[in-house]
Amino acid sequence: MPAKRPPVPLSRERIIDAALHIADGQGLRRLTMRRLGDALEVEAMAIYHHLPRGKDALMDALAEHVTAVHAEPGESWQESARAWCRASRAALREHPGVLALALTKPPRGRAAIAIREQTDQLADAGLADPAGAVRALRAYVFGAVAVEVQQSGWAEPQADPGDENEPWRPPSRGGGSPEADTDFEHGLDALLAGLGAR
Amino acid sequence: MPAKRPPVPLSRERIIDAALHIADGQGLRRLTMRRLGDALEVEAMAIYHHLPRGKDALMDALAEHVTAVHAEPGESWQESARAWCRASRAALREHPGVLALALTKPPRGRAAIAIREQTDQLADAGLADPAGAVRALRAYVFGAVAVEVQQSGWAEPQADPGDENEPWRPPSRGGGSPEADTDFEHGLDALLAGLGAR
DNA sequence: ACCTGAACACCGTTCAAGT
DNA sequence: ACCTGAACACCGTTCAAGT
Repeated sequence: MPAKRPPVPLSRERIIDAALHIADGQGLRRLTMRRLGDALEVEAMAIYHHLPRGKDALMDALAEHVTAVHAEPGESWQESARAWCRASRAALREHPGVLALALTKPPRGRAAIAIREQTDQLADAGLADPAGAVRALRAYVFGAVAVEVQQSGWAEPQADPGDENEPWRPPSRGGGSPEADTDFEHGLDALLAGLGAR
Repeated sequence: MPAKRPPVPLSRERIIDAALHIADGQGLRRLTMRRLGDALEVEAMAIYHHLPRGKDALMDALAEHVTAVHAEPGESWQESARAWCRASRAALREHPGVLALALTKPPRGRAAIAIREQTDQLADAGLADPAGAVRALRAYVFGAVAVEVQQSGWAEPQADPGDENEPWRPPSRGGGSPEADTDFEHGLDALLAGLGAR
C-alpha cells in the first residue's frame, strides 16, 4: 500500500467544480463552506485563501461559470445567435443547482464579457439593435431553461434520500427530452425571425 | 401615554408580508428566522407555530405568493393571456428579492392552481395546445423579468449602506421604465401571434 | 505561500415550559 | 392556542499560528 501521496493543491477551479457538484446534487442550501472543505479534503478555512471574499465570491464565481458562454460567429447573425443560445441553454441545464444564481445575479467578469462579445458579433453582422437583440435572446434562454428545469422535477430540498451518495437526477438528464429540444428550437426560430423584421 | 396595547396576533399572512419586506429590502440571504421574528416583534420560535416546516415552508410560501396570479378571462384567448402575463410580470417585479425562488421552485398550491386555471381559460377559448401555450407564456414572462431585474441593478448583497433602515430601490421602481414596458408588450404580441399560427 | 485550530457571532430547529 | 427560554448542532469568518 503506497503512502498517501501529497494532496492535489487547492485551486479556484477545483473549488468551483466541487461547489457545482454539491449544488447540483444536493441543492444550493446545502452548499456550505465546511461541506465544500470536506469534499476537497481540506479545512473550510483554506478556501478563503483562494476566494478572499468567501461565500459571496463563491456564489459570484458559480454564476459566472455557468453563464460565461462563448460561441464562434456563424455565417449569419442568425447562426451566431443560434449557436450562442444553444450553448447557453446547455450550460444552464447542466447545472440546475445554481440556476437561481445565474438568472438573478447581474453578469460580471467573464459573463459580462461574453455578452459584450455576442453583442459585437451581431453588430458586425449588421443587425440593427444588437444590444436589444442580445437582451431578448438572453431572456428567451433564461425563461426556457427556467420552465424546463421546473418541469424536470429538479428541486432544492432533496431531503437526504436514504444516505445515498449519488445525487438525484432529473428524469431525462444530459440528452434532454426531445420535446423540450424542439420546443426550444421552434421558439428560437420565431424569435430570430422577429428580431430580423424589426 | 397609553399602555402598550395587546400585540397584533401573528398570522401566516403577516409573516409572509414581513418576509417579503426583508427579502426585497436586504436580499434573500439576510432573511433569517431571527430577523423575521424581530420584524414581527416576536421570538423567532413563534413562527414555527404558523409555518410548521420552518424556513423551507417560508420559502415555498414566498414563491407561491409571488407566483400565484389570477386574471379574468378576456374576450379572446389573446386578451386572457395578455392580462395574465402582465399581472405575472407585475407581481414578479414587485418582489425582486424572491425572484430566484419564483423562477426556480416548481409551482405548488395556489401557484399550480393559477397555472391550471390559465390553461383552462385558453382551452375554453379554443386554443390548440393550451398547456404548451401556458408553458411558453410563463417562459416569456420569466425571462423578461429576469433580465429586467438584472438590468435594474437590483442585487442581493446590499452590504449595509450606512445603517439606513429604508431598503435600496431600483432606479425606476413601481412604474417601470417605459422602454422595458414597450419591449415587453412587443415581445408578447409576437409570441401571441406565433401561438395562434401554430 | 498555503493550510490549520481555536474562537466568535450568528443561524435553524427542538422541546419543555409558561400563559 | 400561542408564545418564550434555553439548548444543540451547525454555519460564515477572523486571526494567530504552524509548515
